[in-house]
Amino acid sequence: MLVAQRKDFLLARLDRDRRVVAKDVAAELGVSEDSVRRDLRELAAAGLCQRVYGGALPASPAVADYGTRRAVEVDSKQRVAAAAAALIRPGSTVILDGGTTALAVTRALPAGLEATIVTHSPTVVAALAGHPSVEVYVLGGRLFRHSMVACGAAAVEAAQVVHADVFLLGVTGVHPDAGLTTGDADEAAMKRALAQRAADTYVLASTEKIGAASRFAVLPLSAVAGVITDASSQDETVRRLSADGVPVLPA
Amino acid sequence: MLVAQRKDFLLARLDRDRRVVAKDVAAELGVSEDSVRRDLRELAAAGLCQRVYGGALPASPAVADYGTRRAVEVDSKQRVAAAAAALIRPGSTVILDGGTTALAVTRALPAGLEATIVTHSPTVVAALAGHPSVEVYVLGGRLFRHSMVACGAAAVEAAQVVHADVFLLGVTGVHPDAGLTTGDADEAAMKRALAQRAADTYVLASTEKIGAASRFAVLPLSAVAGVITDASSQDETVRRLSADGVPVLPA
DNA sequence: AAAGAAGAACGAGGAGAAACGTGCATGCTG
DNA sequence: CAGCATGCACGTTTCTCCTCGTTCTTCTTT
Repeated sequence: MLVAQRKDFLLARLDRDRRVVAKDVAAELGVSEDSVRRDLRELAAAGLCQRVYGGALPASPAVADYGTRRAVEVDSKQRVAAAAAALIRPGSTVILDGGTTALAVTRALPAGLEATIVTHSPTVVAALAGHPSVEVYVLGGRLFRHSMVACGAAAVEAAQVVHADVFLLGVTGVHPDAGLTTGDADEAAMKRALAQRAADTYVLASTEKIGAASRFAVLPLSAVAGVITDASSQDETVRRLSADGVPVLPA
Repeated sequence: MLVAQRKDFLLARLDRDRRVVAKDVAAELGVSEDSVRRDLRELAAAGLCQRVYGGALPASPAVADYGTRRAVEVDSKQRVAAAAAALIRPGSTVILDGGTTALAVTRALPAGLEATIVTHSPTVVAALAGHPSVEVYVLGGRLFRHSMVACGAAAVEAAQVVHADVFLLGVTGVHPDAGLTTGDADEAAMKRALAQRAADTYVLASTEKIGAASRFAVLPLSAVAGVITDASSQDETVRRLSADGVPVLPA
């Protein structure tokens, strides 16, 4: 069996079962678990699946999924979120993206922080209800259920009135060549518009994002003030980012 | 069963049942209660749920708030919400106000309803996540934490682009003389702006609202197409409303 | 209504098993 | 022979379950 063939098989299985268990597939295909793991690792690096302990899950949540919530790489996201929250100075204005990692940032905010947070994610808004000292500004527009954020022309327009100090950007992929990528074209446009409205853009990049690439480009890496990640500084991708002059902020 | 998958399962259960009992899930999945507790602990740490003795509840404080407030007149609100939901025709565009009764309307929507819902309440948006067939449009603006809705000049302006068939209006008081009232001036202005953008405005009036009056006027009763209430038609206030020519729709 | 006892749930810590990534040797292909 | 995919061995990390002592809830007793 050829490598590419085996990877196709894995992706087909992910589509069908919404999960893959390395051990089972190895037995089924008559190859070692090592090979399966290697394949899954490479597929994950390409953004085609999410690697988890024991196997892999589809890259994008299932159709009828629970909004933006996904229970993968939970503590990695937490570390990144904590580092991002530490960037927020009292009194500053911050644009907060949608997505699980951004949601984790709301959790990591110090109690009593006085700041203004602008977001296009109703989920983030709901999470900020617990921070009475934070002023919240919602960007409206058509709701993209896939990721539970407001997108589209109206949302982009609404964003034009904002002047923020920092934009905390969530993406699906951070790749030395492909730059910052995400799975939806409209979302990418929205993120781009938000990046223009902030002095500095920082990328929230939990480990599974590092080295991955999705279908739609958001921004080149040169456009951001830093990539916040808890991936090891020894990581191949992280080294390439640093070599290319992209500031990497360890979480 | 993969770890990440199990966590996803827990989140799905939280969405479906609004709670999770550690012991039950452990039995259902065939793992130890320890493992379930550990998962819940981690999810809670990531802000994806709220840990309580015996299990977990959904994360959003807004929802938790809803949980505490809904104890008031829960049946009444549900009946009113059901009657309001029945007013929504497939294919129509509806503006849905904020507040607990409006939230109850989202729960009363028939599954698979194809309609467009416009709202300025992130909480309502979050609740609509479970209705994939409904198109959602969010009105942005400054967030009023008191009632968790977007208000202010920007929100009023954003509302100007909407043309809806029905506006389901929530108020704190429905009084024969004082008309429709609410507790906040900006909220009142927002509600007024929304009423102008819909062909018909219906008032969501659970029993405790009938005969009550708050500090700020929203609209005169003559401006609405109907008051939806489950208060008895023998009720003094209801009789006066009817006598004044206000259509009262029994829930 | 307050106090106390019984039971359930809890977090911490440890042992064992499973999965992991890496380095290296093997074998196939061009 | 060069290049690459593969499988094995190894040390490491992660997960699960179990035990133990603590905390919380509830029921009973006063």
